[in-house]
Amino acid sequence: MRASDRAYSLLRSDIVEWRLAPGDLLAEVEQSARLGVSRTPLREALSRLVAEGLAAPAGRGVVVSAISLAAVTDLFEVRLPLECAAVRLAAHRGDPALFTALAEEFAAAGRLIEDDDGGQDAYYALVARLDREIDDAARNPYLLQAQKPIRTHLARVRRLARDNPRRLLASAREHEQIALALGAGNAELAEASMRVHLHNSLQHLRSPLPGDPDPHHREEHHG
Amino acid sequence: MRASDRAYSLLRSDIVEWRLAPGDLLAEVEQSARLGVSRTPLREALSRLVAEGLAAPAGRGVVVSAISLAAVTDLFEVRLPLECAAVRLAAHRGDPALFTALAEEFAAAGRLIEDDDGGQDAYYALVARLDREIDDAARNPYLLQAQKPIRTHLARVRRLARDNPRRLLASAREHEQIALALGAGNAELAEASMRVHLHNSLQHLRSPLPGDPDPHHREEHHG
DNA sequence: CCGCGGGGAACTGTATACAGAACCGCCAGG
DNA sequence: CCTGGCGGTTCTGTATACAGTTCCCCGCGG
Repeated sequence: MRASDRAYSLLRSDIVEWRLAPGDLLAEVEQSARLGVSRTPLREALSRLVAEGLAAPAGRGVVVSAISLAAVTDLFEVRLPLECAAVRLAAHRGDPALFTALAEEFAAAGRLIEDDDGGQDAYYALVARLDREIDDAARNPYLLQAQKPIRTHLARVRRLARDNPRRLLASAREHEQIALALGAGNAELAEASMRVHLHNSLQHLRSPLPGDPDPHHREEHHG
Repeated sequence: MRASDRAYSLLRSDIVEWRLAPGDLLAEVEQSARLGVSRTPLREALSRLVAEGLAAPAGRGVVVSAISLAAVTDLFEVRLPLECAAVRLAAHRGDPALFTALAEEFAAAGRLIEDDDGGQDAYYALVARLDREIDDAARNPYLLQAQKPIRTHLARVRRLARDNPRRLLASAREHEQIALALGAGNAELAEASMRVHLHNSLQHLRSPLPGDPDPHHREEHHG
């Protein structure tokens, strides 16, 4: 693997998983030393991050781009039409049997969620599989290109809101409904199900947790 | 201006305006010599082009990415929901007076189009102004980020289909209708007008040349 | 005549050296 | 005490040197 790829992957995960906070300066010499690569491949990694929106030029050098729960609304304003378009296309072009099988998996996903922590990862993997199958079925590279940055940013804010089993169970039912509609080749129903799911997802993300109303805005000084 | 910016701009326009054809190899030494920059900034320009989808890695090095009229349908499948979302947001958040003024300019745009070739450029500039105002009014950076690559690819295929005055006049009326709806703050009507416009645009792009890759050929068999 | 292997050339990937520019802090003046 | 200019320092932007790899071409053998 190329050094620039390693640098990109490491920096990307550092940003998405909040080890690097918004506003943190990504200095070339510092990061290249930390990641064990030279400045040239690190610069390529940085330009990729900037193109993706995870970093932004700020004066001299680039910083981790700002994001907050306030941006979630903006993100969903774009995500909604894109995902709806995706499921409409998938309903017309996809293989119904495939989605029917996925729907059954979602119907049985309650066991995964109520499991201990390992099961939740399995559920997230299931969701990712459905997303991938929708992408494949939609068969439109430009749609993918448009969705990719949106999903990246969403992965970033999702870390702010801890999913609880209650929400995950509801999410599983919503995904099951989407998969069922796709299995039936019903584009209208698939889009409606997606709208329901995205509405509930957004509402869940925006509802602050009691006792921790502003988790993304705390400023901790390193000791 | 930085050397990497110059290299990026030059390569980008070379690709969009078909001076570099799909499949052409973008060799680092060759291009850096041609553009008068060193390999380091040229590499940054190349990675930006790859991120944008205008170039793609191919074996050793990168090549100009393939595109064709077949891709227009895919592009519009993504463009339609994005532009509809944009005008809906703009109708709610934008300044009505601004769009009303633009609508009047479109109503008077017939003179521009029937002018000799210089006027057509002025008309294209007017369209670009409306796009910009919609972007500003939508006030959503992620929507912009999703639309940018789509518009880039569209600019590339648009060069395949030469607009004729007849289509431009119809286009002006459609844009006027969109601007009017935005001036009235009518999101539903704005979206409907946008759908009409995109439908006609797609139909125009797909109609003229099933097997006529050379834009210099006349296609006036219909009179 | 065709296939295969080796050598060479050229290209990419990486590291590093150098120059220009921006930021920070200090000092002097009001 | 505040402010403005100035110098030092450090960083980015760029160029270039070097190494590894891959591709191509030529020659040799079947």
